[in-house]
Amino acid sequence: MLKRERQAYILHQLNLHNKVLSSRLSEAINVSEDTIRRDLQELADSGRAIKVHGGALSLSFSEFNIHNNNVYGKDEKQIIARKAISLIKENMVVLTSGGTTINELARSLPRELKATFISGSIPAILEYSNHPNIDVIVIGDKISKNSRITIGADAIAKIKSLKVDLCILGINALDIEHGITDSDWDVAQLKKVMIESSQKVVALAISEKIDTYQPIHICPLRNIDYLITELNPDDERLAFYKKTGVQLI
Amino acid sequence: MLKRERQAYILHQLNLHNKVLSSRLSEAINVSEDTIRRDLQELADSGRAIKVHGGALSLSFSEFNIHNNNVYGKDEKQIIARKAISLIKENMVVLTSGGTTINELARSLPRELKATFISGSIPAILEYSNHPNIDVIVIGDKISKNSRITIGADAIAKIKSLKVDLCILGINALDIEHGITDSDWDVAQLKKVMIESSQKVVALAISEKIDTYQPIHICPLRNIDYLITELNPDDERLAFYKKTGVQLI
DNA sequence: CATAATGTCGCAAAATGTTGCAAAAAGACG
DNA sequence: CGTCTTTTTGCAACATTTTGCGACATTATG
Repeated sequence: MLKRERQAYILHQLNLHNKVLSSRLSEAINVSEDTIRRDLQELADSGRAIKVHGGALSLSFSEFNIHNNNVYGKDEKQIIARKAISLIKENMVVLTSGGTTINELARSLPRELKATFISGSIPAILEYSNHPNIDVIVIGDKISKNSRITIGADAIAKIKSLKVDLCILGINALDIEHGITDSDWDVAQLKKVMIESSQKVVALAISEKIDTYQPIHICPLRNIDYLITELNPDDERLAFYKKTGVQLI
Repeated sequence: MLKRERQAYILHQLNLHNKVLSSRLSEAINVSEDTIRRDLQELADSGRAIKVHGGALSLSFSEFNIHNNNVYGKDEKQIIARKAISLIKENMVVLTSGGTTINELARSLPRELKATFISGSIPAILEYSNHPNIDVIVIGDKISKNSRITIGADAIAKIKSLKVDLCILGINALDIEHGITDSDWDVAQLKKVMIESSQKVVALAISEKIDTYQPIHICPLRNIDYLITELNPDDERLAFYKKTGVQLI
């Protein structure tokens, strides 16, 4: 990878995540951390990034604009996104729901990954379609203003006609008794059919959603193949879920 | 391989991959790296590539280009967008194509306007869905990376099933003899059915697209109800079009 | 304050660039 | 056709840039 190209990549990552870690960049681009540091130094010198111990921050951090467009719990969601990405193999067809965790996943997809992503989430589609090697298929229908995903009979019918390799759901609530639940009826309907249309189902949830529930039922825990949180799979808060046979990551 | 031929090949590779390595090119074309370097130097001097240590990058890497998100001919497009908006009445159902002119339109929609917009253009959908009073319906299908709109049989079938009040098309080329034409086959198919599915058709074009044509035929001028350019409707460059019965705005 | 993670510095190896030059190729012209 | 000029190309010597490594300093964190 050329130096200029690398720096452009770093800037791109900075725009997406507002922060980069030297360690992770060095892994991703496959150069030594020294090189990354020198790049960050140059970017900092030319005023395009703010260098800090361990990596760099986007310029938006320098300003006192704490009007943060930061998604709540962003770090946790990045951890979850990385774990989820490890399940996606070359040339898979992946169906994804909406939500900020999914957006984080979309932003974090490695450049080299070749796959097909199907979604009705506008922000996710945007990220997918910026990716050089990913084919994107859009589920059409009316956009729900709250969730910024397409909902309705057409969307449901379309999803029903699919049978994809992997379904990745950002979920709102789960507990042992009720399984996976949600607060939005339309979204719940969609998630139900998404689960039916997939070989394997991955549920993404930050730990604070564990042991909570919402009024609308989506599915029991046994319909989920993988549960991903930011916690270590051996964490005691997940002990009950381990017994249900869901694979924790 | 001749010099000219070689440079054309290099540019082609640049467009394809956004980067070239001197080493690879020298292998591929079977000339010394010196020669490649001289070629890259010339391409850089004439502003067709960005030379960096180890090879060259496509112009899209240039900071300048990225920094100003200036769309080409932005001012003209804003004028066109304003004129087009004047045709949209309360509670209309509007079908729009893709393209930068349409994006400008989407950005410029007045806050109070209540209407339903149907589109397969990702950037346009994004703008529409930010709007407080607009219902958005997404045409689903596979995303074409070039044009960032959904294309394919599903999209066409969906559009065929509609009958909307207004269709607003950003167009690539029009002249008296060929009518409206385009360079992308898939996009042209979509535009054809969009025209059929609408009561009234509006064509948007900056003046430099007037009296030009592209290989793929979309429709004759008589299928268009309104033609909007940044020019005054009485401008002499539009005189011929006036006679065809198209309403100029 | 101890420990691990990160950063800095100088250095050397490898890759890439530059320059001047001469041979080959192509073109110009009587 | 032969001679001259110009352009193009590759080579060799030398300069520069880039990169990773190791020794040592600094910072973060519990």
